Amino acid sequence: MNPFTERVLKTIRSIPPGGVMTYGQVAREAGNPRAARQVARILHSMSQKHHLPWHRVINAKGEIAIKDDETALEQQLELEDEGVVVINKKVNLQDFQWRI
DNA sequence: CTTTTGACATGTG
DNA sequence: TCACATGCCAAAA
Repeated sequence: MNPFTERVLKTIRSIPPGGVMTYGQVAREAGNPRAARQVARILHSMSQKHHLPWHRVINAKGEIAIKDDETALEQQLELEDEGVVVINKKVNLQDFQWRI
């Protein structure tokens, strides 16, 4: 597994319950500011295995960026379970974005 | 080989 | 707020 992916996973695992990070933010922390898309791809393929809190990663607008409705709903429920308020698939980043 | 397609971001108008 | 352009890069077609 390449070092960038390692850092992405490590960064996501550092997000506490009740907090969220954006794809771009994760990419920056992992050392490649322009790799937001790769972060998304990594989650799509590896979320199952690495007991990863993938549901705490959303897009820059604070929205759940998933196409598949079932998975999107699952993410919303997980977030609400942790106390994150989700309205119409959107989260208020001012309140819930996690800052390193 | 090239083109298309994303669980995206950011700047501009 | 929305639309559009551009950057990025891997996987699929």
